[in-house]
Amino acid sequence: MSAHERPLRADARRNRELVLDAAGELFAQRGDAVQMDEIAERAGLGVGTLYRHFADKQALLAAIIGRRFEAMTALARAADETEDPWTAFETLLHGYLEAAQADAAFRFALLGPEEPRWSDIAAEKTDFAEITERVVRRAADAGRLRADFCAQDFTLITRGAMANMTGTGDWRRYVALLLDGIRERPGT
Amino acid sequence: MSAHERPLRADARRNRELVLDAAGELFAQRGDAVQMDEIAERAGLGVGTLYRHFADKQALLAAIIGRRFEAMTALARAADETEDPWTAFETLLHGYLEAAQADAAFRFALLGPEEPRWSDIAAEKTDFAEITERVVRRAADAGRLRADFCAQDFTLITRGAMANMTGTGDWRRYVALLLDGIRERPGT
DNA sequence: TAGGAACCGGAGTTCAGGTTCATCTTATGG
DNA sequence: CCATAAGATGAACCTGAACTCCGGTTCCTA
Repeated sequence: MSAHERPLRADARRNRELVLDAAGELFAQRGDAVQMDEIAERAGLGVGTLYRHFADKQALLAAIIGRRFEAMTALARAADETEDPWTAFETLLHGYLEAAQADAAFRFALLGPEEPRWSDIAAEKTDFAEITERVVRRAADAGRLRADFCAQDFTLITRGAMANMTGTGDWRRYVALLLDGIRERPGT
Repeated sequence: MSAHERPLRADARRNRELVLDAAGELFAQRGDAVQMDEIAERAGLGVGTLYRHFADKQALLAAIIGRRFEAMTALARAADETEDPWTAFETLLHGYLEAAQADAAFRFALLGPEEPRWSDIAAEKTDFAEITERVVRRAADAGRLRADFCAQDFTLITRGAMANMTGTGDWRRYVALLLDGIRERPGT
């Protein structure tokens, strides 16, 4: 826990990366149903090595999800730099969902019963929430989103979409339906 | 498997019901995370008795979910008897979601990775799909739903809503947003 | 380049939870 | 009221998957 630990030995650093990569790929494919032995094998290491780097399966999973949240934050930041508020919003939403589709572990984590744990971790380590809030606000202020739309609603939408990524349903259609409900309409 | 089995002994029939009730309540509260021993205790029986009536945990869970689907079918049938097509649709949607909120096992089953198993079982044993299809069609034909709305979309909506029932999000707001996207609008 | 700390491997341990089965109990038909 | 088959019981068993542990290996520094 001391702040100044000597840097990892070269092989340890390399192996840590191998573990992260293997776990990332397997978790993304099949959620937390993958076994530690499988991850070790895919990484070309022994299980013991996994446990040298991560206290337990949860910790490894948390590291992977943390990574994904960092990527999501980069995404949000990029979207926020887009000129047009509506484009920014759409870019963020689609980028987020596209990434979520490719990562089962992320989806299961956010949909599972022990949320809000993950969101809290994300909030501690990244600015995802703040940036998203800004993007949403910009779109609402510009009159492109219904006036009462808020960041919470972004979560509602993404959760709903992710729930439709398992199975046969067409989540893009679902998002399209939703967008029709949240876009500001001149006619009303 | 023969069609003519002698009726269950009185105590057996009673116990079967006790098991179903206990399992129904516990599964509804906590999904399939409950243990067989817990169910047995709640029912005031030994585990062995559960296994006399149901081959394994899956079978018991299937029985419970089957029950729920029967209730859902009754709901749909009632809604279909409503005069106004839009009221019928709304009644079905809300009834379904209200019931889903009270039953975690049902939600997890329909959201989990091994869907479409459950829907198939439901289709074999009930008319839920057909009736829902009719209700949806009526609302669409009456011009109260956007013309391209189909029964599949009903599934998309319910899955999305159910995904927002775990955690802190407000799924009713979510449904409201969606309805705005789905309703036929004179203005367009 | 030698000493030793850090690291690795993977067979073996542990444990939780589903499932069984030998034994006891009870409903039911005669 | 008995005989007996159906039913109930729960301690013991089994399985699978997370985790440990220590002998062997590798990197690093002086």
